[in-house]
Amino acid sequence: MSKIEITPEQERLARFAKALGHPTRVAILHFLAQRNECFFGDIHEVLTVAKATVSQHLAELKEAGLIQGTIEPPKVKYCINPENWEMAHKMFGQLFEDCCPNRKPCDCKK
Amino acid sequence: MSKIEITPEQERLARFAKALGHPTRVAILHFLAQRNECFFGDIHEVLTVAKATVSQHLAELKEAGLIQGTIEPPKVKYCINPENWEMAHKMFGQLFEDCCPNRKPCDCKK
DNA sequence: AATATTATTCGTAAATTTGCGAACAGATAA
DNA sequence: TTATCTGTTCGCAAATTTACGAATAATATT
Repeated sequence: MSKIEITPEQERLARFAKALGHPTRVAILHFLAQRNECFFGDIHEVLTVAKATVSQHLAELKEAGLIQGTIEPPKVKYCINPENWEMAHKMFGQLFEDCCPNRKPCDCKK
Repeated sequence: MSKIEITPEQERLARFAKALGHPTRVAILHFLAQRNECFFGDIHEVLTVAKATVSQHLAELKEAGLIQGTIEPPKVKYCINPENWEMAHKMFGQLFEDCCPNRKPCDCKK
């Protein structure tokens, strides 16, 4: 009868994961990682979606804390948010540490 | 003008991430990790959501390949899917390797 | 002042997600 | 057979996500 609480850490992890939960956003992050930093136009240029949609995806990543942007009129420069990305790294690392390690095989089937 | 392709790996990573993108599902995975394996009822018992909703979340995790279930009448036993979890571990590891490493600070602001 | 460039916001539509109670199915127990 | 236990599926509603073109804002250029 004792319920488990969903922790703030779990909320945060889910927030990060949700932002990573779309192929286009994963592609954007890979692109940003290669370039270190670049403008909205550079990102939009290599994707096959409308700029309004790119802008939405970037806003999503920004709200989740995975990237950051600066206005350099008339352009906007984006890059990875290093602090939060490090935090995400640790949190996912912990998750995989909790869920992976030398697990004795269970007999559940697929 | 050269567009980037979204790779199957990016699709797969996003699929995993999407499944991790809800606090309840993260909590379920943590719970499953502690127990190694357990029944639907054990999971439902500790959560504050209706069983139909728990069932949905489990189905989502299963479709993403993160867990697996076996029917043991009249119960259903769930556990982590070790192979896919390992795959997810590697793919997220690669992502953080790509996006984190000793990145020279950019001058984007939050 | 008028125009061009850049990216966000608005308005809208379609699809998906989340959540629940009720109905259901499968197997066991009375 | 009837009842009980377990978990999924159904049907529904509300909220969110995804995507786009058009309109807008902010700045630089002519």
